[in-house]
Amino acid sequence: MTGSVAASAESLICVIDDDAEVRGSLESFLRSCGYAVRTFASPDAFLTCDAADAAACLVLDVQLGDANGLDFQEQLLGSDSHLPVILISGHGDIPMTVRAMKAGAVTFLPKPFEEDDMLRAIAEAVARDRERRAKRNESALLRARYDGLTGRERDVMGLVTAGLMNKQIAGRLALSEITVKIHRGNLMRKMEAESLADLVRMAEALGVREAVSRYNHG
Amino acid sequence: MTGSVAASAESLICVIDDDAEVRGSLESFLRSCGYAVRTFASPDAFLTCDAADAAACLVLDVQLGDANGLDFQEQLLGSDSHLPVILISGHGDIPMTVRAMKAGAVTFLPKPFEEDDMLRAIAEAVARDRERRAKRNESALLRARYDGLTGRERDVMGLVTAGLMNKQIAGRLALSEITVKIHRGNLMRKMEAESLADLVRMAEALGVREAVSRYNHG
DNA sequence: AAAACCATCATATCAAGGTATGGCCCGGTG
DNA sequence: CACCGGGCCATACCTTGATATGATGGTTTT
Repeated sequence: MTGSVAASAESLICVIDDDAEVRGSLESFLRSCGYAVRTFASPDAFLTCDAADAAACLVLDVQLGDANGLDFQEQLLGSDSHLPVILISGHGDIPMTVRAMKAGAVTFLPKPFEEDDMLRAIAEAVARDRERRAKRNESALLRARYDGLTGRERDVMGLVTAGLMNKQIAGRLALSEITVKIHRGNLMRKMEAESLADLVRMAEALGVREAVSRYNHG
Repeated sequence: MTGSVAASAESLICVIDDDAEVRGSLESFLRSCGYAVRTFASPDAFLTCDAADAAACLVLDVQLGDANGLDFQEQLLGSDSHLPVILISGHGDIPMTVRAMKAGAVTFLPKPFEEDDMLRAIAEAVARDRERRAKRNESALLRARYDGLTGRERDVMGLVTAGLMNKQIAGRLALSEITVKIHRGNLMRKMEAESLADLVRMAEALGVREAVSRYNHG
């Protein structure tokens, strides 16, 4: 497990701003509110360090000298992470705001911002982060179990969760019914599914349901 | 069925703006682009008329004299509809944009806007509308079937999709197993589920799974 | 009052699923 | 080489589920 850093007591807020003064004041303010804070002058500095995994949210300036905060936000979106992002800008405008929000930003704050506004935004971002981590943990567990299946077991799982009977699965895979039953039993055990309903929900979450045409169920 | 108006060839764009000139120019422009258009001077006029159901998207001004476009947008969100909304404003700012986007707006365009920008926004809104209608139809079908179930059938469905065996369900509901089987058969037929996997997915979509503690499966 | 519907249960039969035991073939690894 | 694990199959036994037929009692609607 890589990202099992405790987000327990203090949430880690990461700040990227090229203005040292902004970094300093944000850092002291957020610390005084009980958050853990790390600041960076550039996206690269943030990515290089190991904080990205532990971060609960990212406060990101748009104008970063050579880099662009909006581009970086979209880049983050492109990777899996979905780290909650709060954008701040001294020269923001409406199209910029639209773009940021479409990319999933928590909010967009013009500089200078009210401390209360920032605090509210942080609170929402931290809440989103909790959601995100819960989802990720659950799905990582499932994925780990699924990866532990053999190829045949995956085949059978796809068809079982599509609603086919063992007999039909056997036909599809050119197997005997008893073999299907064995694979089925094994995959239920490996996936830790207590019932078929469980397994269907797991398959749904994993996106591994087989598309089954209505014309060859038999 | 109420909302089975064909959104086939021409998508209906509704415009709410208190400025008659804006209404006129938007209407002629959008018509020239092949859209059906209806314009309104106030939210009330829009709601009163029957167009709300047929509309593919709504172009909504923020400053409406006595009314507020953002409030109205949130009011729409509060009702079920989720009609895609494009906000336009002559005096927009960043917090307003954030609020609109958080409420699910397709975009926020400052007035005056480029025709191309509006066209892109409309295209996205129409695409969202298609999604929305598809989802709604599907879920309305499901809901209609579910509403056709008797109380007992709903009970059984909740427990079946939670993964309990007929025997356990019988215990829970203080029934004989054979009665459970009858309800089960009836509900499978009424829900038009071809397999248990089907039914589980339907229950998932309907949000009717019973929460089953691990300590009383038997 | 009759009809329609819901809910309940029984008996009986058949199909499907679950599990155990045992065996065979193959490919990769210590 | 011997061993292990994946994949395959069989027989056997038991449980679970599906369905039909038949029956009783209640409520609501016509």
